[in-house]
Amino acid sequence: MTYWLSIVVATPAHSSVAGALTYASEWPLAPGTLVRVPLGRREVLGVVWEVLPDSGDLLPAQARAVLGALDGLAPLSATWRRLVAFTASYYQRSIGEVALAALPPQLRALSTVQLARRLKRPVAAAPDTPDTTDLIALSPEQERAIAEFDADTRPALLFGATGSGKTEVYLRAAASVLAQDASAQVLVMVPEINLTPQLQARFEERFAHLGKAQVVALHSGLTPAQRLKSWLAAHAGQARLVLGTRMAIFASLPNLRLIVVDEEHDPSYKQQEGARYSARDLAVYRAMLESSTNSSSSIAAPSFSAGAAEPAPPGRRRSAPPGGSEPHEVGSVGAMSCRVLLGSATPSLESWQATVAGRYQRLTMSERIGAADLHGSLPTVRLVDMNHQPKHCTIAPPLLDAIAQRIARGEQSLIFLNRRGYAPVLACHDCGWKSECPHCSAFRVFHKMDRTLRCHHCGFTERVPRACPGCGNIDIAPLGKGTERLEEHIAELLVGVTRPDGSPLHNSVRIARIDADTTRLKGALESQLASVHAREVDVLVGTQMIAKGHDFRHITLVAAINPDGALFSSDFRAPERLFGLLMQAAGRAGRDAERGEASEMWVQTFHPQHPLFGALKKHDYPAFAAQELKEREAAGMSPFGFSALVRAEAREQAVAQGFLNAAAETAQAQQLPGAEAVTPYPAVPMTIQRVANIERAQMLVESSSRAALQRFLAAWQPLLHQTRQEGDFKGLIRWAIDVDPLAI
DNA sequence: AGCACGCCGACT
DNA sequence: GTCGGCGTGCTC
Repeated sequence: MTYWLSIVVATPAHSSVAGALTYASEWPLAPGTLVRVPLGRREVLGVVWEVLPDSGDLLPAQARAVLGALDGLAPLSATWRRLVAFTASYYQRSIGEVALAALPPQLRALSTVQLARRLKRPVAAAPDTPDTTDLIALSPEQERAIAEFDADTRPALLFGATGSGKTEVYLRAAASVLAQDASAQVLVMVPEINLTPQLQARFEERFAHLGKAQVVALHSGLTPAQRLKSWLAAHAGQARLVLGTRMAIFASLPNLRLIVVDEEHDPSYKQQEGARYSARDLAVYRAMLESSTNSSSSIAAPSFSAGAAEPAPPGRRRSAPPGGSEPHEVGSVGAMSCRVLLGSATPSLESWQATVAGRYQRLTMSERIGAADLHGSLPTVRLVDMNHQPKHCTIAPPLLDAIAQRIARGEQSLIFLNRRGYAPVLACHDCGWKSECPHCSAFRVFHKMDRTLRCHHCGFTERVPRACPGCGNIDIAPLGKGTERLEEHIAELLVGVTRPDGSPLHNSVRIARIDADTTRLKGALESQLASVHAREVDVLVGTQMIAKGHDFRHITLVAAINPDGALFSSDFRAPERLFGLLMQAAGRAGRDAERGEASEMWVQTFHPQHPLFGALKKHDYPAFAAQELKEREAAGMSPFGFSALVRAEAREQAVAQGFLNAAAETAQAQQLPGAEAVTPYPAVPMTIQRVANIERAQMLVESSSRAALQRFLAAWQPLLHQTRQEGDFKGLIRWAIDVDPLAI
């Protein structure tokens, strides 16, 4: 007997085979089964999505036969498929693209024979050894946070100051879930695994009693084989705790009971290519899906992209759509709940607003562990009004003085500048030549280390010319300062300052720099951090990468040299990011409680009256959030309004814009569903208009209704495709929709 | 997206 | 004379 199956394969949403494809099979394979199918002259991996009653509008002869099932693997659960279907629909991609991208790449390459061998390999199921962890006593705030978390069912936002012990709360929440149910699984998400080795170590140590196979990592830094191994362990239910980056939100976890999202405000949770999903938003959605009692309802896959189904917005709880039941499901054993715990010292305004509105539970921990009182332990914030400092000085004299004092006392300072390289531009004073990148609309950055001009956008690198390429003048000079030059500059300024303990010969100030250039080599970051910890460094200069996650015990001064750019940026999220960064940076200072009192955070600014700095001075995130949310509400921006960007790339800027405008006009003319509540703006060049000789344009689409925006985008997608095919847009390379973009 | 087929420039 | 550029077209 022949069965008809709709199977999803990796095809983009705007191709002519965007939906699921119909294949013939001798066996009635269950939805979720991984199969190998022929596609064109290739053989690809697919996921069975539905069992069809007949071959539909396809002639039976046109359907090709399934080549085989990966039958060592249990089918992917209905919940997993619903997560994938929702993601595809919400972010305007095809189900196949999302589904296949969510699977480990090795799985796509593996033959059935190899896979069978893999699956047979006995998993070192080390029996649980008793949990002998010596637990430290919790602070009253931690106790209360855990008690409140246990007493609620909403998504929770743990709003905890740096050093208040958020990690311990995650650990306890995870431990409690794992102890209650011997099959329960926990997913812990972190922004970037290499920046949080301390967190990873703490989880591994705490759950060491589970045995190695039960605590696995899932991120892009793993080798393909390791990634497959972790994925299989999670899928089989053997892994009890999965620690991963944003990709881990799609891990197959049949008994998922808790999702932790650490540093939930971090922009790296938003995927920036392919399906541009927010792993944080999907975590909230997934927890809701996993909690639904009838988690085995089926999905009407093909109709999804046509806008028939209206997905619930992430971050808004709503009951799952009803559906029939399916046999052979992994982990669909009746009513189970799955909680989600987001954590941050400076939450995203989206999550914060959700707690204000009561959709999320807010858990507050404001005290630093071991600190007597709040303000005694947080560094004093000093604003330096650069209007009253010598013109063109990089480091104000009072700040320099404060740094020198720390050095004399044998303490460390940390100086931030979000610009790597020596100078952002190299220029000729005679003819006005500047180090523009020939391929991008950006300047190439002068790197003194290797005497190169490097484009940070396309990577184009050349040796620094001896003389001005424009006029031959020898006198070409760097403009502005990057970390490299700052390091040099500080060294000059601090000549003569001595440490208390140095011998006369080795007494000069020791300056280190940490940025993407000094940490390129594997292990370089670790060794540099180690030398800071070992107090072999007096002044540490670096980009924002040093603000994240590292505990520096002996740093008592943190300074931001030039943060003003973000205050008046066209990117509406820039102030939020700046505030988060400065708070995080401030948290680097004085984590050593004894020195807490003397710790200082210096901020150089031309706008000391800006409310952002006022809130920073008081370490008052809620005040900052209230202020910022008021502005966002007035402007109808996220989280009060919703937006999407359509980006187009072409040889010519006019073509990219022309395409977007033409597609918008067609949408207006056709009165697309949702259009009455949606505002499309004219296409504009992107901030960096040209990268690697490709012109980029974007069109903003706004709505006060997420549902209307969703309906509109779903109906617009085929029109965009059609516009491209029918219109005259020679040189148009590609286009893509970014829903809930981070920056506009 | 892959991977074809299909027509025009600089090399073995 | 070919190798190879990327422009269109197709995949159940």
